[in-house]
Amino acid sequence: MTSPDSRAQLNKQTRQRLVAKLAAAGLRITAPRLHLAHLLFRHGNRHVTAEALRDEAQASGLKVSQATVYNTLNQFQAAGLLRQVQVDQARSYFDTNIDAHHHFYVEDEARLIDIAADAVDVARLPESPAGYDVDRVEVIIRLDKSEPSK
Amino acid sequence: MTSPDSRAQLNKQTRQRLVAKLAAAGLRITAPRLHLAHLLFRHGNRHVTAEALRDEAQASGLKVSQATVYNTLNQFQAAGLLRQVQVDQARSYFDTNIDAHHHFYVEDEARLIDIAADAVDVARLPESPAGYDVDRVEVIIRLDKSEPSK
DNA sequence: AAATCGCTTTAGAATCATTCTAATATCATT
DNA sequence: AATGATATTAGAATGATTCTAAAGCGATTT
Repeated sequence: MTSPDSRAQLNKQTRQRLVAKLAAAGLRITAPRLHLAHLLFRHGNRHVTAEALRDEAQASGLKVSQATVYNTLNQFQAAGLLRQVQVDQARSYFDTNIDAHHHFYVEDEARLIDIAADAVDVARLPESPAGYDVDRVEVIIRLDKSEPSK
Repeated sequence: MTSPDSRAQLNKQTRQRLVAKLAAAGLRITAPRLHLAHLLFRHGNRHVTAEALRDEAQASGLKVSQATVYNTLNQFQAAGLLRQVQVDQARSYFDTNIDAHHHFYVEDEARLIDIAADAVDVARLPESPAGYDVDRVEVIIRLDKSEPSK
């Protein structure tokens, strides 16, 4: 038989990129992390829940426990590879876009849409209370389906 | 014995005000609702969690189940008397300030601070995706404790 | 390449906020 | 006071997330 490559669609080049990314973040290279990183980062920016990532991992042939999915998402976030977005008390979203930017949120569909940072001007921020610094400024625009008939 | 008034610190006047408020919102007048409304609305604007409100109710002598606290908060919110604020995936906050405004959030202390709507300019909002309308625009400024020594 | 040590992964249990259930109590109206 | 509709309740159920402690794997030293 040839090389046992069924477990991932990772060519050497993308694998190298991911290894570098994890290493730069100070994370050890493990098979689950590489695989999940590949799912997360292969195609542009995305918003993912732990459950969705788990399903995707299973579908792509990776046997990974839900605990590992949570651990990995939390570690990636702590390492700055992901950002957590809190728009719904029921579920956490992880955003692969770590640059400053904002969000539309469609509550009815539990769907997030990125807004480029420069598409919104937030001017004249109030001063922070004494003893506190601004960590970041989030703008969330909550959307409803339009009802033209009404 | 005199009137059994121990269950609430509600004089006739405040009671009348609350009855009117609930009636205007289309809610039936019940003892738990009046009592919880009194706790929520007696002193300016506040941010409260279901658990905190329950504790406060108990402390003030109201025997009320956690389910009723949740029901009441949800009904008050549906009726427009409260607004739910989602800044922390662990817990929901209910805000008695229902006017348009924004928030500081101190993650370390799980504490919300109001920002008046006119203290922030959000200009040049991007257009909503086709088929959707803006429900509301939230600005959340996440704060960290400053560390001047570092 | 084998031994070692520390970090990872795992299955399953535990936790915690919130919602549900269906039984009882209370409210407004007759 | 009787009725019917809505509220409240205790406790169970749910669902996301975290914890536990045992087994596995990765990097480093021999």
